[in-house]
Amino acid sequence: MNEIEVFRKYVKESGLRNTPEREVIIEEIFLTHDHFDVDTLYLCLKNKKCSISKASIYRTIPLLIESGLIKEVFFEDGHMHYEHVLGHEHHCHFRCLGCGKIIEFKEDEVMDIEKKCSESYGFEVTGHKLELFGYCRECLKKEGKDRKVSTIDRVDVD
Amino acid sequence: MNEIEVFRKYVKESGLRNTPEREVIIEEIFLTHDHFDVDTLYLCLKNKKCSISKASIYRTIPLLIESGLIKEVFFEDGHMHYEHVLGHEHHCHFRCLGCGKIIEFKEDEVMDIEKKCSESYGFEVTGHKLELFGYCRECLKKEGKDRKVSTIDRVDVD
DNA sequence: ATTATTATTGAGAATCTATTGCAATAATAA
DNA sequence: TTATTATTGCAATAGATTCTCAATAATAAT
Repeated sequence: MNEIEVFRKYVKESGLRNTPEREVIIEEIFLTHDHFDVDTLYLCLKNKKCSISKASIYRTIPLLIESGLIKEVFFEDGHMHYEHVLGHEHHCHFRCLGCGKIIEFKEDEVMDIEKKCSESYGFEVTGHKLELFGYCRECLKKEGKDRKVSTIDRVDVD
Repeated sequence: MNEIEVFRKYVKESGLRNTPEREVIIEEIFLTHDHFDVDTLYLCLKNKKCSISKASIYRTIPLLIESGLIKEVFFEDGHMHYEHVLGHEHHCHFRCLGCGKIIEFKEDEVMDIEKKCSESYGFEVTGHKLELFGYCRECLKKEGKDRKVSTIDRVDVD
């Protein structure tokens, strides 16, 4: 099943209605593997002349999350950022505090943590969000120039 | 060093000025180990008659993050939530999708992931944010009653 | 101590994100 | 084909955060 078929199935099972607007949104989101936010998605569609109101985009987002097509990845610059899940292998995010760049990387060990957490605490873990932050190779080279490091890196707690 | 001393040091080194308002904010935050958000902090201080304007709280938050005293933990209900770091042992968060409850739990394995990431990709990792989500023991008991589960739990990708 | 400099404060205005009300439209079922 | 009602777009609204600006107060200099 591709993303459109998944959504049609979800819509039918939930007693909702499918619309061309929603399919246009889904198609746009799945064009790339990049993160997106509501505003860029809106502008992107506007430029392509398949303009869709922001209200409709905002109303569609929860449906896409609910149907498992997309997920929230991080909140930045005052708004949420999303990425599509279907067809996009699971990964974590590394955020460079120097240049702001987001780098995806694979990591299977989190599954172990999920499992351990399930067993130790009796939770049913259905997903996770892991973000590492620090400085990327490029910013480390510039060393201290553009690097904004907290003056207090380590604090002695008595 | 306690939180006030850490902040005074940070302020001095950054060429800023310390104020009684900022120290009141810090003291309030460090009174408990709970998560907090700007609005509850504001109301809390207001009730204690040490009222401080929201603008000042908003302006102080980035300084507290920068000085390593607090960190963002999650964005929920339309605003950011924070917790203090100094004196609060590192931990991860489990969010129950059934009742919305946040549960803290200890997990050391993430450090291994940090290390592996540093070595494989040449990053300098300074921190992380791990959030697991799913259903807590209580919600699992109620099984399917209040549980809001996506209709599509697993999707066959061809 | 006193004075000068300028960061900080508080109040409210402004901005930005996200949600909602409503009339018109259009997707589904009958 | 018709009836029902979810969805759309627009505008109004709510809520969070930032900004403006005059008054205040923390530090440095004298």
